[in-house]
Amino acid sequence: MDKKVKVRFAPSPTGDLHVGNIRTALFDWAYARHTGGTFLFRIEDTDTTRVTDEYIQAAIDTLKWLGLNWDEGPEVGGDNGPYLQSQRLDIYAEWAQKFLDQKDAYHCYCTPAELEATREAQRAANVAPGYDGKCRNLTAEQISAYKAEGREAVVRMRMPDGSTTFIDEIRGEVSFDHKFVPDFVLVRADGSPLYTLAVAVDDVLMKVTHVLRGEDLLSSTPRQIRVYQAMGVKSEDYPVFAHLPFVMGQDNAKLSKRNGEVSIAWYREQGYLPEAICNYLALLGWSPGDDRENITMKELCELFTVEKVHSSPARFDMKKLEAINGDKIRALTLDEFLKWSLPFLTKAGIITGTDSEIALVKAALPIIQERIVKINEVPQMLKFLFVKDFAVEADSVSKITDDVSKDVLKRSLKELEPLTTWNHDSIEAALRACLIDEMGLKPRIAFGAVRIATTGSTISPPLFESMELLGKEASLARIAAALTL
RNA sequence: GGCCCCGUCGUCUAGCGGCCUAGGACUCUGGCUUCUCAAGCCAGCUACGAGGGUUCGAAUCCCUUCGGGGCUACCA
Repeated sequence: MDKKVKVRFAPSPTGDLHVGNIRTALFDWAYARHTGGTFLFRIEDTDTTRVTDEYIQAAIDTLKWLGLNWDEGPEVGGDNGPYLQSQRLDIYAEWAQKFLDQKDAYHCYCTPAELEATREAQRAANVAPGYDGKCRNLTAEQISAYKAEGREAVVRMRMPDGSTTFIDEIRGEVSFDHKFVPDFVLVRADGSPLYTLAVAVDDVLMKVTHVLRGEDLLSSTPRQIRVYQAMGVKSEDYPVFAHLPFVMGQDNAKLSKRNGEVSIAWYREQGYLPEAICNYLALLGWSPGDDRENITMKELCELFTVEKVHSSPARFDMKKLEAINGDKIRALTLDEFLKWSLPFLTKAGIITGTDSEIALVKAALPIIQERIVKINEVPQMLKFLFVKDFAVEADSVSKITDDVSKDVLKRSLKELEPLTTWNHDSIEAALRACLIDEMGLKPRIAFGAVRIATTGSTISPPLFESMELLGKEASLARIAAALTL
């Protein structure tokens, strides 16, 4: 098979895209990039009761934010559009009519209530549930009788006897006996198409060569193949199927709001980097085969193959995502780190965005880069440099009101005041000389008091660097103020 | 219930008949380093679901069983 690979990601945006969807999108994208093929993005919005324009737009934005760029699809266009199924209704109607003409499909006049009743009976009788084929061979009289009753018909695909066998690239040969694949509906009574029709028609028309999707769709594959057959597609032209394992929640339940946040928008707000999310998600159900874990998007494209994809489901682990996010943050250049941090700082009201503020942020970023795991920790870390009405944290006040602390602060003030050069080296030299050498205090005791006085907290970035950034005037003022507590 | 998929440390995984007294990563625990917090380094804990085969030899192959999941819609 030497035709060019075309992979598609075709979500049905009935809500915000979640980590499971994104993992699928990531694998689709990585496979397309790995093979030098095309990545097609299609919106499956045939279920108009559940899909909204907002969710569609959110899906587009999420993919863009993650850097999963597509070659064909919404906004970028392509030769096989439109890429919203709601804009392709006439195409599906045409094919449905063709199937009807070919007798591959037929009108079914059964009402939902009747179908429900037969299902109930089947279940009670302990036989495989499914459409019983009642309307398969209706006579003209029966049809007009139903119509006279005012019944609306759906279009149902005729599933011939036999079985469907296909090779799943991840699971191997999979076979379904048609006894368990009942005739299925292609078109609703209102004339709108169903997934089973639209997905197959589009994959053929859009010349998709590889279908990498969630394993929940595994058992719908025989139906999809049935549509290919009715369309006259030769079996050698069927796309290759690969059903990806699920991404599960902390317990073994499916991912949901209940266990861990699932919406990508949430991760974005929390300060996770797209590259970290993709890196972590790539490790869920796939591995490069060696011990490498921290990989770039570029490396993922180079390394990704379907053969290395697992067949078993993976549990989502927030802790590991955080660890990877921390690694990615540490790997950021200063300018990148600044770019990611600024929005969080302004949103938190720490800075307004003036040049001098940004310059100070940029100077301070290096000392916190290895201390945070998520970008949303930046405001809290740098807050002490910008607050107008500085105050020591309530919990820490009592730690600097004892005699030893008072001495430390008094002495520090005295030693620091005459300093003409204000940088972390001069500050450290001065403080060490008086507090450690002369007073004989333990560094953690002595510097701890100064830390609380100047940064307001027992936890802060490195003390001397922090004081350098704070400036001499503010540092001394804070120490003096602490003495009055 | 039926059909289908899946089953290695707590979690993600390496492993594709001998290199496995099962390796790596995250988490956790202890230690080193240290101005706090981190980062870094070192050490430790913990796994082939169970039972049968096949084989000189099985985490790797086969069967059964148990467990988990998906589907069973005029959802996708």
